[in-house]
Amino acid sequence: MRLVIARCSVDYDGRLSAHLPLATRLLMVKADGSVLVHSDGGSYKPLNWMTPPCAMAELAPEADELADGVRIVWNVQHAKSEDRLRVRIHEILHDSSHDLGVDPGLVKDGVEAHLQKLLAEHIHTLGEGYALVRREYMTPIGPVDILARDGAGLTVAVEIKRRGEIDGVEQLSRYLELMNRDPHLAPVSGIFAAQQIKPQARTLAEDRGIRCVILDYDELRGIDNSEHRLF
Amino acid sequence: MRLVIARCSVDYDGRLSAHLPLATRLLMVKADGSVLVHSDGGSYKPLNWMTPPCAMAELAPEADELADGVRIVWNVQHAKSEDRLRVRIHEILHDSSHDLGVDPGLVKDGVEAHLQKLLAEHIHTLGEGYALVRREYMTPIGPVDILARDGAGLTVAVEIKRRGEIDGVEQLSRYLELMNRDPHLAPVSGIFAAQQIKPQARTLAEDRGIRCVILDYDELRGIDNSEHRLF
DNA sequence: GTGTTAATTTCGGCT
DNA sequence: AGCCGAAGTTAACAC
Repeated sequence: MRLVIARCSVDYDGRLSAHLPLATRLLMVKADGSVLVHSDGGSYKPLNWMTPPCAMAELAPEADELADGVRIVWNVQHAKSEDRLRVRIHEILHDSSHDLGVDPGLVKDGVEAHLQKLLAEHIHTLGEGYALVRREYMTPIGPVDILARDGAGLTVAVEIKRRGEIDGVEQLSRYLELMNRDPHLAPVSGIFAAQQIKPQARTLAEDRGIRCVILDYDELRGIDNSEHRLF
Repeated sequence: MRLVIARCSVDYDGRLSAHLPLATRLLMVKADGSVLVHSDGGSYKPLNWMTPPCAMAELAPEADELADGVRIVWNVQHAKSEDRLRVRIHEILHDSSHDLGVDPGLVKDGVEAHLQKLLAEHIHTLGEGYALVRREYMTPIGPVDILARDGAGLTVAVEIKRRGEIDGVEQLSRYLELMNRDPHLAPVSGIFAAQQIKPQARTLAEDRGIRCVILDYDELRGIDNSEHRLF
């Protein structure tokens, strides 16, 4: 990884055109050739960048660029598209290279897939007599997170979100509308299950007869643990 | 901005839990206190990060950490939530600070707004006799991208996307439902126009009687050019 | 501030 | 390889 602090202007041309006026920035060149242009604020997103696969060439500035004070030009060309990033460097304030090696990668825990797995394993938390039919039940417009049967044996479609918002209710509504056209499944009721449900989403869901359930991740894991302790 | 190359392990706890095993990485501390952990590959997204507002404290390692080889611990605490990032540093290979100043910011050109402008200028690409009524036609639930009349003089609402996905169809459906309640406008038909339309979005749109149109940005610009050449 | 929508989204999973 | 949906989405903009 090469780190350069430089006064520079940057132009991107590809899916859109973008321009950065002359200022001091961090230029990061990664081992795969990708380039990131960072300012000293904002968030984790660079001001400009080029994704791999791409190649960077250091060019001498044109006469007019030279007159403007440009000393070096980085031309970063994407390998599979016309996307191009040009960095016009006026002054280099720092330049260092470092061998980082390959990163072993990130381990995540607590995403939607976990919630789905846990709820499927503890489907009774939805109510007395609930039974799992299938996870990721396929329909022509996408998979229903969990299909179950309630205590009366009626079909229930469960949509799981970490954060329950309106689009999740819309998603479940589409599934319900479709599934209720199928005489083998109908009547199908809906449950919107999330760690947190926004008031507007709850209102919309309940207006459509969809039950809202708050999922407690630690509690679901806790139930898991206590059951394991029984054996 | 402070740049540190270090052998470190990283743990994030907040909206989820994530762990990075010991490896050499770039640690970037921005002027606003935010911290980014980058590897030497991947894309512009850091492996881990903390968004501002947050504060970073350098701590001495605990006894067990010290025994594991940890020399410094960075504790990065978000100011408004329980989100916490812990960087356990085993070895610092590079450490430098740089004054970048405030960035003047990015200028963009060529996004969805341009597609809308181009289609409005070439509304006839939707069909014989089409006429533009208005761009950004306001409704109580938001603006319709383009309102037009077809060859028969009937009202048409056009939703424009770069990538046509299901949520775009939902958006247009809401507008259509609302507008069709207005006797001055009804009947209003819908067109879902995008550079690319996902099969599921197309299925849903056509199921609701919404016509799908693929927009070719270069062709729209090309038509523009050829018309200019006529004058 | 809250809510909505776009993004050079990126990322992972599955077909 | 393409398609689809989630993301610690982030970021811009309207209300």
